[in-house]
Order: sequence, then structure tokens, then C-alpha cells
Amino acid sequence: MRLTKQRKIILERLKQSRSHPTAVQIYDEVRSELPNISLGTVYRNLDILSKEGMISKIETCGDQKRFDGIPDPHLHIICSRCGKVQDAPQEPDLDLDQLTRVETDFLITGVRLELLGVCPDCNRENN
Amino acid sequence: MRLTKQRKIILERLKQSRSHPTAVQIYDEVRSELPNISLGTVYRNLDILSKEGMISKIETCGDQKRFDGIPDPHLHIICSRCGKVQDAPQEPDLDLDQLTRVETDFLITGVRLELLGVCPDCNRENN
DNA sequence: CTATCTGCAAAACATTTGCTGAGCA
DNA sequence: TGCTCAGCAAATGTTTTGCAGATAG
Repeated sequence: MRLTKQRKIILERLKQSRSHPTAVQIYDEVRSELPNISLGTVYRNLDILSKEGMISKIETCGDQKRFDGIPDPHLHIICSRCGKVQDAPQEPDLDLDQLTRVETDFLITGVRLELLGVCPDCNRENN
Repeated sequence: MRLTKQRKIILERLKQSRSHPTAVQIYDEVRSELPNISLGTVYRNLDILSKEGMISKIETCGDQKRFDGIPDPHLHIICSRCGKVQDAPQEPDLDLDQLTRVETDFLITGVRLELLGVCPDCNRENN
């Protein structure tokens, strides 16, 4: 994998961010430094970087995927109204073995755990 | 809410099914009984039925959403290759209160827990 | 040098929506 | 009979892809 200018800047910006941005948000952000980058390039690189394990793709926060500069699994809190994602301040303590010990013909590889909620912005708007 | 012919048949088929079908799969299924139903009608009804709490919408299994005739929460096992969804044979025992007791400015409303795995079909194909 | 990558544009795909006529209650 | 709903088609929003030229290693 080459370290192109585009790829490097996408990675840097994502590592700096704690906001779990969408591809379009990353595109907007990166364009301040590389005005001619294309959205296709952003998508392609986010995909490659997450396949390489350098970032992670969050698939569970609504219609748009979000991306996380921290590739290691950690607990996310997701706003069920707007899809915003926040990192939880501490990890839950869970007995994973107990959880994955189910009778099934699937090959169990892991669990997905997220907290659902309403973010301050949505809470203010809708109530 | 009216019980139209279309709505009734969509609901019946979904209640009979244990396969957690996508909207298009439900469309194909229902067309055997109602050849002129439109995909838009299927989407509209699945949305209404899930808002009414008569079915549930599964938002976390890939690019297409899936639907479940059982509205009550229960544990799903999701194939991370093809998105297929299976019901787990038993519920996990979890201390939900402990999980949701995190310091955050989000209003926590629940947790999302799923098992991830590889289904028999994908396991056969890819290894 | 050359295999990988970029920008651009078009395509693909799931889902939603506007409109007009149909049908449930 | 009135209000909700269906069918159709077009629009929308996100993501992917084909291609020709650019560039990292």
C-alpha cells in the first residue's frame, strides 16, 4: 500500500478527530488542505485503511457509515435520532465467553455492543 | 391505520417467516400473491408496521435493512459476510443497569447487542 | 519504470417521495 | 363520502466503479 498525499492526510485528520465523522464530513475537512481531492478517493481510502486495520468503520449508526481513527474495539454511544457517535468513558465488563456460548450453526466470531441514546443536540430540538 | 390487503399480506408473510428478510425479499415473496404490488408500498408498509410496533426493523446487518415479524427484543446472530440474521436459541443474561450507567451527556435509552459470525453458507464458500 | 493510485463522471443500489386515482371504514 | 392508501415513476442519498492520466517507490 502506497502512502499517497491523499491517504496520509485522510489518516492524519481522522486520527486527530474524536467525532467519528462520515465520509462526506472527512471529504469536507480534507478539502481545506487538498481542494481537488474527490469524494471517490476518500471512500476508496477509508475502505483500504479500514481493511488494513489502521482505522475502523462503524456500520451501525444510520444510513451513512462513520469512521473512527482508533481501530481497537471500544464502546460507542450512538444517537438514535441523528447517528452521532461518542466514545464511552469506560469499557463495560462483560463475560464474552458466556455470551458467545450459544447453540448455532454460525461460526461465532464476536459480539457487537453499543449504547443507544439521544444526544444533547437532538434532545434540545425535539422535546 | 387501515388494514389494506397489501398491508395484511405483508404482515402475514413476515410473521410466518424466520428468515429476517430484506424489503426486496418481502416484495418478491408478496408478489406471488399480489403481482401488482409496488416496492414503494412494501417500504411504506414496513415502515408503518415497525413504527406501530407490530414488527421490527433491524438496522445493523449491512447495507440493506432487514425485518423481523417478532417485535419484542431478542438476540440476533448476524453473518458478517452476507448479512443473514438468525435468532439466538437463548437470551444472554446481562446486567443492563450496570451497562447503561456511564458518564455521558447523551440520554441513554438502551443497548444494542448482537452476536457476529459467519453463516454456514459463507463458511462453505470462502474457506 | 510500472503497479498502484487519483480525479472525474457515471453507475449502482437502497430507500423515499410526489402525484393521481382507488378503496377501506 | 372522506381520508388514508396504492401504484407508478422520478428523485434522493450514499457508495462504488470504469477509465485515462498521474505518481510513489
